[in-house]
Amino acid sequence: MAEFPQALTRFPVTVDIVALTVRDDALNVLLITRRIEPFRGRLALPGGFVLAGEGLGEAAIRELAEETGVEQVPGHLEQLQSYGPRGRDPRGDVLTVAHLLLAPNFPVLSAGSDAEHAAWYPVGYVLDGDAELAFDHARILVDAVERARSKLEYSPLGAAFCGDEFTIAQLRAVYEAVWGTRLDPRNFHRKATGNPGFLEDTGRMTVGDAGRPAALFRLAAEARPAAGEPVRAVLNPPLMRPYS
Amino acid sequence: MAEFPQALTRFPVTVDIVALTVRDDALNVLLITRRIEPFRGRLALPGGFVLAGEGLGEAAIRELAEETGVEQVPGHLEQLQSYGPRGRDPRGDVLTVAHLLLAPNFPVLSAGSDAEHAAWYPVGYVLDGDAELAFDHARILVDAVERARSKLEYSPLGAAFCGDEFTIAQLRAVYEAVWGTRLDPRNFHRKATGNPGFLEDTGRMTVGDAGRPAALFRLAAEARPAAGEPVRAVLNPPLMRPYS
DNA sequence: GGAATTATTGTCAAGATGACGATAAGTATT
DNA sequence: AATACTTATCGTCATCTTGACAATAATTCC
Repeated sequence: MAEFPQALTRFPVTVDIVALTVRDDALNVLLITRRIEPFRGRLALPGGFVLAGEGLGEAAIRELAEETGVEQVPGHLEQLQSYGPRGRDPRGDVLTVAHLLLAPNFPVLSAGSDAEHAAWYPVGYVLDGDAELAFDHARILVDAVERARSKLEYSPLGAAFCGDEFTIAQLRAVYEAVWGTRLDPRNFHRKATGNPGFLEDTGRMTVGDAGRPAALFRLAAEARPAAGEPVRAVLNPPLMRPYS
Repeated sequence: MAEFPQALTRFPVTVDIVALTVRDDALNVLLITRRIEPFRGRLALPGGFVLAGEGLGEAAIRELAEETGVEQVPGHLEQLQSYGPRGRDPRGDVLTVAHLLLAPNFPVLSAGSDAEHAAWYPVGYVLDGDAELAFDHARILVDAVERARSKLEYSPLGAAFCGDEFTIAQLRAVYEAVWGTRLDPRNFHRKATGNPGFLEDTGRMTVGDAGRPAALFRLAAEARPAAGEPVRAVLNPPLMRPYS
């Protein structure tokens, strides 16, 4: 019976989740306030240690549910990148597998005072302001935002920020918030609705809003996550961000 | 002094490297023949355990050097994705951080009979043939090839498969091998040379080959890997593979 | 020297893009 | 109810990009 070599180094492994959403036309990230050392009192990405017999995705979902108090976390989860194990944590070597969640704006339960408090923070405020994140989480956040930006170009996952049904204007607001640019409503409308395999008209319309009612769309069937199946989540042609 | 919790689960962590190159107009992958259980005798990706105090990239480079007998492995190395820790290895939970190397066709030293033998294998043969890879390495290889394919669209890294200087035709052969399609030489030439920040004319020409001599190019300065700096490796406009 | 081979420059129609005008269909205001 | 306002949607047009393919250039091969 084959066994691992005795002298084998083993590492604690964590998952960290960069959960992004769009609130008030700005990109927001879910952060917790750390209640324990190290970095006690600092803002940090939600996450935690991977348990024995757990997969990476499972661990990410479990941690996210635990720290937000939300049972079924909505949105699209994917692996981002791994960092470490060296020089990330003053307690020693730790490998972390960062994940990216693109989610609609879901409410986070305010946990009691003894638990870690999770809340949405504008990404611009977090990165530019003086709210220094714990560990190497600022770097992870930067990588995650860049990944999200390019995901919007090449995949239909911008829709993951919206609910099940959304208007073209809502989708455009997502693109504008994530890319940090303004987009021409007419050209965006043409490209989004004209892209085969991206959107599907529900036939229904918004009611009660100001202005002309808008048609409600959902992700096209081929772009929707199927159970177990890997989504062929490719936008063709891509919706490129303006390059100046 | 903060310490890790006592009950913390620790995992062995490995790096696996999918080293790709183009040989005889076909995409090839570097594989070793395993000399130990489990999967003794099977083909597998090069890789091995991350040692204490080692970073992920360092470990990947060290393993690659050890298993190929090449001191300075050429090409572009980047992290691919992590897999695990559950259900990958009959010996128990192992997390692996897969890496992708895009390299020119470098010769692999044939190791002695007691060491693991590394060699290039055509990807098509490996995935379609009955050479079943060890562990979950077939899946990792599939992911790596897909990553390489899209890298060629959005980044100048196709040049990583060539040497320092290369002709447009050599670069095109890389694209054709990786994408598995034929490309029109004239249109490819126009797009490659017309892309700002991609190629730089060396002023020199090939000699001795059949046909008209070709101009030699190298990666443009802004696309070349600088020491320590992250390369702004983005191709604008992208060189999209034909979509049928 | 002529044939074969490969590189490179053009041409042209079709498709995609960015800027912006015009119209449609609601709500808010008077 | 009429008017103003707001937002959605459709259209136009010049420009850029793309794919298909003709033509020419500069070598080696025979």
